[in-house]
This record gives sequence, C-alpha cells and structure tokens, in this order.
Amino acid sequence: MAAVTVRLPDGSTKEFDERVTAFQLAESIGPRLAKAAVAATVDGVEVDLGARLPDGAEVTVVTSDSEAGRNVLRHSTAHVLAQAVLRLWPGAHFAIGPVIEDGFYYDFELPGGAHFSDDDLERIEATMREIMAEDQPFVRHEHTIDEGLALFEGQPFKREIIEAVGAGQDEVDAAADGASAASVSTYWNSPAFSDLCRGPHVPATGRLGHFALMRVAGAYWRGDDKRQQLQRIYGTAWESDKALAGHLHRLEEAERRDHRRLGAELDLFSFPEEIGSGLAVFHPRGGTIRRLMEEYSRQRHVAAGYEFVNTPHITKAELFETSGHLDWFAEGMFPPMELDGGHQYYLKPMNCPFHILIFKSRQRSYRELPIRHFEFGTVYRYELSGVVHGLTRVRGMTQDDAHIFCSRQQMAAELHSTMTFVLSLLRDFGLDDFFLELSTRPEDKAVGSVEDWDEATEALRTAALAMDLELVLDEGGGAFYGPKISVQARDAIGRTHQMSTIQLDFQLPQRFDMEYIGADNARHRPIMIHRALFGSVERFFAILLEHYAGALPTWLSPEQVRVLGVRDDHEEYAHKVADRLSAVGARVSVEPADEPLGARIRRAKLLKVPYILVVGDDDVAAGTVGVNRRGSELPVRGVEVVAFTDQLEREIAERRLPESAP
RNA sequence: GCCUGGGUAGCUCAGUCGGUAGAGCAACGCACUCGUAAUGCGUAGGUCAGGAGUUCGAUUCUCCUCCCAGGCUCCA
Repeated sequence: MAAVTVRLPDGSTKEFDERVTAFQLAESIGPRLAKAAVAATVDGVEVDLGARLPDGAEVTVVTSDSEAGRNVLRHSTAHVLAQAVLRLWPGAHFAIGPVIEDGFYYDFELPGGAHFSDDDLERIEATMREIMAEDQPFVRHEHTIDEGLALFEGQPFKREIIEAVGAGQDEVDAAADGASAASVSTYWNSPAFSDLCRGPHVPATGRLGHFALMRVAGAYWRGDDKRQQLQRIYGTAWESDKALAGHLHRLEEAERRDHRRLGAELDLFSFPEEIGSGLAVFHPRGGTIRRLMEEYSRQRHVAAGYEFVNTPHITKAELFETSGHLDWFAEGMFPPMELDGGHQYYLKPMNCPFHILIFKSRQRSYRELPIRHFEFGTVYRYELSGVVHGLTRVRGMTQDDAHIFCSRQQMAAELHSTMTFVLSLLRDFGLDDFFLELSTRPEDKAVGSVEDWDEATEALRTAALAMDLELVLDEGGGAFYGPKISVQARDAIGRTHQMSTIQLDFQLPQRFDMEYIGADNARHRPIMIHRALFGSVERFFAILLEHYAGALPTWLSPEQVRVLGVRDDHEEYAHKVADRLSAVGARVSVEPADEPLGARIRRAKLLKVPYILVVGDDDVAAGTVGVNRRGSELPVRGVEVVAFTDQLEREIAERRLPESAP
C-alpha cells in the first residue's frame, strides 16, 4: 500500500505506511494528545477518531478542552441521556438533542403523556453513569432513507426528520441531525440503542462523565408553538470535573448578581402582586439611582442637541391605526378602553407617533432639520405572562426614546453622530466591551421599496463600520419598517446584552404624511431615526446592577457615605462630618450607635455603601475620619476631613468607575 | 399563551400520611456605649397566595384564579 502523508496544523507533515485512523495519528504525536483527543477535523470536516485519514489530508486533532472538543463531549453525553431515558421509559420517543452554549439538551415524549419530575433527573443521571461505566462504543453507520425509516420504526420524530430529507425538504436542518439528501448516518451504542446523528462522537461512552443534568422544561417540537410540546432535559458536560465545577460556580456567580435578588437585598425596587405582573415600583434607593441615570442622560442629550418633549400615556385608536401598530403590534398592546361615546383609547406601546405629531404641529422648514425630539416616555406592552422577567421584560417601562427627523442628505451624518453619542454614553456608565449588530430586511413582512431598504441598510452599515467595532450581521432581523443597528454590550462576567437600538424608518413619515419645505421651496419627506440608548430605563438599570453586582460606581450609589460614631457621644461630630460632605453634594447618612460598631459596619457593607466613615475619640480630637472603602481590605485611619471631602467630590464629579469589577 | 416546578411570618426556609403551624435573620422593647462584616435578653408577628369543592373538620386532597421560577414561542 502506498505511503500516506497528512499535514498538521503547525504546517509539519507526518507519513505512515498505511491509512491510519485519526486516533493513531494522535497517538503517534504523543500519549497526552491521544488521551485528550475526542475527534478530528480532516480538511475542515469534523470526523470521528476512528476515521481513516486520506492521503494529503489536513488534519487537526480536536481535544476535549477546546470549544469544538467540548461540543463533541456534550453531543455524545446527549446521546447517553437519550439512551438512559429510553432504558428507564421503554416506549419513549426521542426527538433532537443538540449542543447549546455550555451544554446540551434532549427532547422527549414519554409514553402515556408522562412528564419528568426533578427526582427523575437523579435517576436518569444514575442510569447515564451506568451506561458510561459500560463503555459502549459509538459506531457510525450510513443508511439509505428507507433503511433509516425502518431503523426508526416507532420513533415518529426521527422518522419525520428522515422523511423531510426523503422529500427533499429541509435539507439544511436535517443535515444537522444526521441526514443528507442521499443518506442518513446513525451512531450505534448497543443493541438497545442507536441514534440518528451526523457526529462526530467520542469513541466510547467511557470517555464521558463530567456532566450534570440541570433542569427539565417544556419545548415545542421544532420550536413551533402550533405543534406538540415535548419534555426537554437540559444538561452540561465538560472535559474534567474541575471544568464542570468552574461552570457551576459561574452559574452561582450569575445568580449572586441577579438583579431581582439585588433589588430586594438593596431595597431598590419590587413587584407588588397587588399591581400586577411585570409592573415594578422603585423604592427610594432604586429611585435615586434611576434619577441619577436619567439626570446624566438628560444632560448629555441637551449637549447633543436634543429637545425635550412630553406626551400622554393614552391615545385614541386612530393614532395607532395611522402608524400601523394596530395592524402588526396589536397583540403586544393592552386591550382598548372605550370612552367618550364609543371612542377607543389605547395605552401607548411606543412613543414615535406622538413625536411625529409634534413635528406636524406646524409647517417645518429645512432650516430646522435635523429635529431631535427626546422623551423619557413610559410605554405599556402586553407581554405574555410567561415572558415577564424581573426588570428586563416588563409590561410597563420607560424608554429613553428619541426620534430624529432629518433630510436624506443629513441621514449619514446623523447616524454617525448618534452612534458616537451612544457609545460615549454607555462608556460613561462603565460598559466598554461592545459589538454591533446590523439587522436587515425581513423577507416576509417588510414594507417599502427594496431600494429604500438598501439605501438605509448601507447608511447604517457605514455608520457602524466607522465605530471600529466588530459588526455582526443579523439577516432578516429588522423591523417591518426599516433596518436597525443594535449595540450589544458584554458585562463583567461576559454575558452579552442588547442595549441601544438605532432604527431607520421611511415608513412612518409616509404614513403620517410628514413633510418639510426645502431650500427649493418644494415639499420633501423627512427621514426618521428611532433610537433608544438605554433601551428601557428599567432594563438598563438591571444590566448595570448585574454588571456591578450591586456595587455601583460612587456617582450612581444611592448612599455614597455612611458615618458611624464609635459611641453615641461621637454622634454630634459624625453629623458635622456628614454636613461637610452634604455641602459638596454627597449623599450621606449617619447611623446612631445603638449597636456594636461591627454590626453597623456589616449593615453598611451589605448595602454596598462605597464609603463607611468611622469616627471616635481620636477623630474628634484631630478633625479626621477613619475611611473604610468598599472593596478594600483594611480601613485607613486618621484621614483629614478636608482631604476625604476633596477626593470624594472629585470622584463623583468625574463619575469615576470602580477600579476593578467586583 | 404553552410546559414543568413552586407560593407557609418582612426575608430564607422547616413542618403538617386531613385535627388551623415552627426556626434563623429582620422588626419592636429593654439593657449594653463598643475603633472596622452579626452584643445579650425579651416581645410581637401567619385567613399557610386568593376563591370554590370534597370532608364532621382543609394549610394539607381536587378544581379555578392570581403571582413567582426555569424553559418554549416572542421581545426593549
């Protein structure tokens, strides 16, 4: 047999006397690599370790500690999950079991309409460990469509996937499940179990084991809410117990930062049941933070040439008929109220039509453009009960909403300055890791000419590219009336959040017959840009809270300094210090000495107050304070009041951010 | 809206195989006057989410509604 040469990622080559498997290649390179190997790529295609390598192939060994390798582990673990469920519930149907971020899931339908309970997860996990102990091989087979259908007799979901392929439909989706136009592939583990799958898989189930089942949930078959609901089990799998523990720890960390938990602990906001789902009230501390966010935003908007407007919360139905909202957004709106002899009034879900009416209140000249109307506009949306979530998905929210009306010639410059403005504002709040997403024309529900869409999309793209940030394309993700750019921010623990949106709109100006008089004395239609930088104040609040784990920068903290006297006869001095700080605009409180100092310090720490000042005999005598700064190990004694006041004043004025994320 | 799991004191939770409930923290009172993350003792606090049904009797079983969590679908 002819010698075989394969090329490795570092550019080197290796020769063999015969066609070796990917695993043999790994072994020939080193035992550690062979041990870590879970799959390989040959000329860019992922294959099993057992695959024989063709001559001249470019081969990469995929190891379990890479993202690709973990995905192989997760996919294989998902198969074991399915096998365990079929072992425990004979006659169960299994649907799909893909890899997702940090884990996997598998969808099932249990016989007799049974459902998984939390206790079942433990049983399933135990059975999975048995299967792993059995070290069953993953053996790949290719089948024709008919063979596949026969093999999955009694498994309607598998057959549906295969049938879709046979009918020449849905090829792309089906390929992911192990089917291509000509054939389907399966992985055989034991006489009792094989699964439709594209692979690759680890060589045997003994290779797995660092996994956990997380939860059960319902999920629609094929994600379609018209179709039946299946039982989904979520799990996670990693290359080692250490990596698994790390993941579980990250989940705990995220839970610790959960804004709903922090909102209660820090006494910021609540959702009284008496008011209704998704409707928040902000307590004094939360209200202070909101006020500070809004005040700073207002200040920046004034400087950026926005004008402030105010509009009501309800309106006659006709306004939303004109805007088109009742055609395409009605299900997102609260039902109408009937008033004034049959007139229907709606709570507003968006502010745009109101701002348009302000534009239209008199004739406009090109000399006025661009006109930028800004409002903290409170809107109400009837979110389905299952989607309401903390402050991030609510039924009543306040948008930092503005609409820019400009000429086509001004559009590019406006987009550019808006983008610059957005990023600058977000950075001032301490978010600095961004990428942009460009959402283009939705195929099925777009209105307006393709030329308009193209022009608008290009204008957005140009503005986005000028920001020198990563730009991701969201094909077909735009609203029906225009394309949009959204700013995505990564927070302190690496999660991404959609923040600002900048949306171009040719439609509403037309629907409302907006116009201005140009230099040519003719009527022209303005372009409209919708933009919200926080998105909603509530949501931005939640993101900031989680980003800082509740320890907001001093300038945003509801209570910046708490002064504690060591004994109650230090209280007079404590108040003197507090007055000095209040005089420079700081938010300060003094707590009486009715508890031991340690307990009072603990309370202040739990509230994440940036500065705790302790004053005792020495301080009264010397005019100093003891400074216990949030995040620092040791307090600093004997700081001159003037020196502390000066540095605090500077820190607030500069809106300084915490030195390191907490 | 759909699926699963929940709702017991202000918070975190225990408990009742159907006989109306308990802890820790918090609150309140008294004592303690203290130098950097929990002082001690005491008191009060619950239509066991709400409603209906079954039952001699329901916080417990059944049904409905509301609210919450995690998903699905949707979305700022």
